Amino acid sequence: MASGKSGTRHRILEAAAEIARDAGPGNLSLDAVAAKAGVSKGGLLYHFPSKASLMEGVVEMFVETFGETLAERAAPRKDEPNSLAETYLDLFIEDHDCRKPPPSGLLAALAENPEFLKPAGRFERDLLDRMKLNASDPAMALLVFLAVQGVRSASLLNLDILTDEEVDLLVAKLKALLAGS
Amino acid sequence: MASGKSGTRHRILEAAAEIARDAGPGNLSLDAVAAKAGVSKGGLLYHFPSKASLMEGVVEMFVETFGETLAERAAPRKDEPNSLAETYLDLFIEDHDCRKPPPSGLLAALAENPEFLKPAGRFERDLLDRMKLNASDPAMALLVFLAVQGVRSASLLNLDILTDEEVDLLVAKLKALLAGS
DNA sequence: TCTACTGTACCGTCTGGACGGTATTGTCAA
DNA sequence: TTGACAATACCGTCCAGACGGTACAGTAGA
Repeated sequence: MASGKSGTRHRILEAAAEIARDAGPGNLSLDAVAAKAGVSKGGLLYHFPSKASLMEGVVEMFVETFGETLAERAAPRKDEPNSLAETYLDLFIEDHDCRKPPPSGLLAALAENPEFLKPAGRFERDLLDRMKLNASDPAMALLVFLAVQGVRSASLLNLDILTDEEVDLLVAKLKALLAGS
Repeated sequence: MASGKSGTRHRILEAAAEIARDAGPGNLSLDAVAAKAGVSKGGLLYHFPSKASLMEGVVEMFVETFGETLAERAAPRKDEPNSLAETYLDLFIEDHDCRKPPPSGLLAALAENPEFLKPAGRFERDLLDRMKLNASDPAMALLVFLAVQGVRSASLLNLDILTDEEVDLLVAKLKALLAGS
């Protein structure tokens, strides 16, 4: 229950994401994850007693890390209108700029069983609700949320459709629209 | 049964998409597809000599059907500014309204091997280029493209995040912005 | 001594795919 | 008109191998 990170646990999760990205989310096997993480299979099963619990861990990691950084960043301006949408945009640009790998583990979880993604879905839904409440125009919050979702889905699916210039253009346009709403 | 040449083939592709949606893209097996399509495994392998070729077929179907309908619809207004983006939006609403199932087969292809999605990526990239050229404001074309992508990714991932009202709100906002650009 | 592993051996299930067989229809020279 | 052959569209079976998971004995460090 305690989310005390044991180092190895985190390495296993990262390895799972990496394999999902390179070999396809359907080819994620316990053996491969253990090898990539530099852990024996027994060791892997010590931390995650089943493949299902590995997938739960993957989704949990995504929700926690993203949720926490966003909450931290948004806190100081939380009463200012549109601040959540703007922070969301900022965080998105940063992740994009430092070429953070997409959370491919989510796809692996989906590949295993669509149900595993539900906590992530609840998290996103909750985030969208808060963005709408904080926005001067709820439609703009929707737009920001979905446009970012669009870019992220493309990179999640390994379709590098957009150039860096296009991402910059998109963000500039969204910020201008937010400011003018 | 003297079925047309493409009848069985098409049924197999649909069955594959359905299984990918219900059981998860990683659990798509030839046996399951054959059973769902009402075809023996040997029969399946007659049409698609390997699992890889099944996945190619799935991606091909997506690109062709979507590309063709969009081209047909957009043709009559092709010199009018923003017509492509607007047609794209219209097509999106229609698909959404009649609850067309998402192209889950794409995820199955991705689960098998990330390379399989590349043709789809090229198609989307090409579409985006044409939308930008046809738009009075390229940034708006980007926005429309990505917002729609965002909604579709959510339904693709089986996260039914958005309500119908939100989708309507989004489309209305995008149309208003397009008209005013 | 407990925690956090490693390493090896093993089991039942499922999977892709190869293969051989079958029924129907089409083609075409004799 | 017929008989020979070929192509199409499947069916049913079989198998090597990969997979998730179990079991358990061992070990280095705190």
